[in-house]
Amino acid sequence: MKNNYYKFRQDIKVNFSNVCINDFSTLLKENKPFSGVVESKYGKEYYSKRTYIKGYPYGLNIFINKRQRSLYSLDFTKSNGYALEYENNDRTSFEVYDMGFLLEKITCVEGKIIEKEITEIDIIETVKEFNIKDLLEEISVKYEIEVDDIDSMLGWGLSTYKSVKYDYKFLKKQYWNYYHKTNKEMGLYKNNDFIKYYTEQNKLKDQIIKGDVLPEKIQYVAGVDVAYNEQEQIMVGAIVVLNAETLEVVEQSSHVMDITFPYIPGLFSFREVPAILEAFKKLTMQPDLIICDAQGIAHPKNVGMATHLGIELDIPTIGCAKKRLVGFYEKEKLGSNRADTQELIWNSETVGVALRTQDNIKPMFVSIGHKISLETAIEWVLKVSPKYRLPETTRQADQLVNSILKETTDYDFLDDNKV
DNA sequence: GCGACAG
DNA sequence: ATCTTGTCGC
Repeated sequence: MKNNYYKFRQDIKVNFSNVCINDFSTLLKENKPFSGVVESKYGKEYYSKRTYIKGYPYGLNIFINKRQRSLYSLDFTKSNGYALEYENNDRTSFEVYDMGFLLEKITCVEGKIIEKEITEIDIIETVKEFNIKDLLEEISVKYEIEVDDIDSMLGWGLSTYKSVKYDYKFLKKQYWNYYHKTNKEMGLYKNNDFIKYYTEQNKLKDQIIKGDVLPEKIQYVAGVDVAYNEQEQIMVGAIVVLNAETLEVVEQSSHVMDITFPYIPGLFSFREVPAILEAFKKLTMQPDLIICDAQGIAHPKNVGMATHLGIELDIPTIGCAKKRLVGFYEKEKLGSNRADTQELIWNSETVGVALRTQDNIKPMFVSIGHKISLETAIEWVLKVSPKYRLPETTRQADQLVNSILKETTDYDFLDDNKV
């Protein structure tokens, strides 16, 4: 087990010199624009500390819960905020500072605000374009954190940019490119290492059966899913079998194992299939059909995860993914009602469809996996998605893996003795 | 050369 | 996939 992942988080040096303020959130809501530092503890669930300027989260955010510690910065550079709480007879005062300025002063008597001063400051300037590599360097120096370690924190720090008017998609894209570039440089993506998997895909491709080879009556439909704990390098694979008529869970099984393969678009099945196969072995019954939360033949080599799994188990499978991997469809022509479809074309072939499983809901991407026709696949996806965008099979499998992952996580960041 | 890229 | 606060609309 790798330890260095958390270590730097415990040693983080942050410029906050604030006095702890508990339950500041009510104050925050009533007195916008609020500027200052909020520190919150919700029982033993989580702990967080974050700077606000004029009601916007800004600067540093530290977050700790049982499963992880994280630190991110909304502008990556400037943050030196703190707040003071002091008592004078029956009066309680809060003084809030950031970057050396008094931003806000609030005086309360018995919990009621009797005085409020807000310093007018300009909205923080935002930088729209920058080189992400330079940025990482800058954070690394400033907070004495290794560039490699910052990487993992940025993963979701970037998503909070939308709250401070950044072009979040642009940043996310930049981050993604940076991430894969470094992985390549680190030798993680050496093509040579993966040639054998690409050739294996060629063999799998020849075995795909594209028509209906189904039992006369499909009694049991299964869903599969995998969840990850990157920190512990563990993954949980699960399979949940449902009654095809009632959609009630009939049987479920799971398997916890080490992560052995990185996520690479195109080689996704080699990451997830092993865990699912192990879970499958523990079943006492055999499902007639499996619906995967991934692509089937709508894949650069026509061997998405659903197809790979179907061939491996020799069971009919459907690929039902939330996002497109390859192929194009005519977006404007796709109707907005349940069961509306548009063909997904890739290399002049129809590899699947964009299918709405509910009215006015983003489409799912359905493709055949193995031993089934596209028409039958669409029928079944609609049948198992009576209420929600995602098939009931996927939802059940998703729930199962996540609950098991929680049970499996045995450390507790909120309890110093356990870490 | 760069962008896109299932979970 | 993974992490979560706050806001808004039906």
